[in-house]
Amino acid sequence: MPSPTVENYLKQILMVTLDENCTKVAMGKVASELSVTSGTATSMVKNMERDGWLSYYPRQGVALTRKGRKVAMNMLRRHRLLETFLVETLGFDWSEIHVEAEELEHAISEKVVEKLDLFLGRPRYDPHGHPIPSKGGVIQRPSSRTLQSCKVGMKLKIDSILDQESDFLKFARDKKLLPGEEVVIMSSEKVADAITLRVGRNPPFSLGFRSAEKILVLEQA
Amino acid sequence: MPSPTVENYLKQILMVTLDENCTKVAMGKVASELSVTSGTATSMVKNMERDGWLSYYPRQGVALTRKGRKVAMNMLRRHRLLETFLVETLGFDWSEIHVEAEELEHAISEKVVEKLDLFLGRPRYDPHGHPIPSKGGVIQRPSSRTLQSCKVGMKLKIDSILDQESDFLKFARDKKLLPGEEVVIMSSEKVADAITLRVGRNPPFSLGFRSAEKILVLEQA
DNA sequence: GGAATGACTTTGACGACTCAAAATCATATC
DNA sequence: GATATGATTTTGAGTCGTCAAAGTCATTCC
Repeated sequence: MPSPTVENYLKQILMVTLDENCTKVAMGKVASELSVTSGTATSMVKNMERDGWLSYYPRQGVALTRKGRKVAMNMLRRHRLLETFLVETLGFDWSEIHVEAEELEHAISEKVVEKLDLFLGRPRYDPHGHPIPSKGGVIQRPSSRTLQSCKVGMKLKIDSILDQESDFLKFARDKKLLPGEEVVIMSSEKVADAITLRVGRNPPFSLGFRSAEKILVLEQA
Repeated sequence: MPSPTVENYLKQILMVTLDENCTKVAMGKVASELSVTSGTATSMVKNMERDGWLSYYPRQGVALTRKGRKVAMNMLRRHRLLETFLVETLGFDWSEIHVEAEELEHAISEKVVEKLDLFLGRPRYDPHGHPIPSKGGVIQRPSSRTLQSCKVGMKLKIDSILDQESDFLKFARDKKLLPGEEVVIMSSEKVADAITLRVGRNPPFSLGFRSAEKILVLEQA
């Protein structure tokens, strides 16, 4: 029933709530995430409330209803399955797949999603390291923390990359900053606003705090 | 640049010209092919002429421009590559793929089309037996004729099935009426409006003239 | 407490695509 | 040639998603 546009709004809102671990999303955020003016976001969101996708609290924000969350989860599932397909099967570089998947996720039918899932061997994670929601809409929240929050000397394993931007992903790939890789923090300078780290046996390099926040890691036992 | 809707109009118009081996397509045909009212078709077609996709001859019909034909060919290519993918890779039944491909063909980027073509081994024909246009927009017109036009006793090989309807395709599959199969015409009754034929070594069965027109065959040397 | 600031909402408008129904045209028929 | 028929075009209206700009509200700051 939802139009592609509604699907996009739902998915984007879900991603913010997942990201910030909250339920209500401010209208400004909605507008910027979807690259529309705030007026557009307001009117769109009102229609979506009318149709039962979410609750709208004027001047506060929106929260997905159960119905909305279900659809949003499904979109996330599609998106991540498609990204996996593009990388695993068609051989795309992980830095170029986001936009592609963004289009395809609205065109693909439920039947195709299922066949694709099967064909890919029911993967649990996409190429960025993000968990793929199950058919029922369950997503596992890995007990991960941002790289920026870690201390010198800690042994870590990269969990996932939060940024979707092509340039950043290219950089990450060049530095071998990929899900599953082991990382050690060499130094962390509050003053200089940067940390230096080493991936595996590769030469160390530095990352600003801003960027380090985009890297989720797991502590190694 | 063309919108998905324009892409659909272009593809459908191309398919009719290919099918009927003519250049101009009547407005009524356009409307019915796209399942819109004739008024809608007229106004749409006017905009498409404004944008250079086709020439519109009032009360006569439309003919694709070079620019329009190029896009239309590309859509056909996408459609048939996707159908091939759905059957070959994901294991769909050939009777259910048409609608799926119809959606996906607008969402898939040129890059993905190329990767897909490569992944599938640059196929020349789709699962229905239709030729897949090349990247440059060239399509080979097989020297085939309709089953209905053949005489008793002729040895034939099935080239392709013109119908896209699920029910007919299911029937065809059950009867082994598939591209590549060998067929012999046992009898052809003008009065009864039916022909009886035999596929390979399977039991013979009958087909109305209407249906026989949907089967393209090649004469066997 | 009043003013400035920034987030949010309202308003009016537009483009793309669609329909229903009325108007028009071309042709075949008598 | 007048007319009936069927295809085509016009007209008026509606939906969806969008923007720009004007208006409103809550908060912060002096």
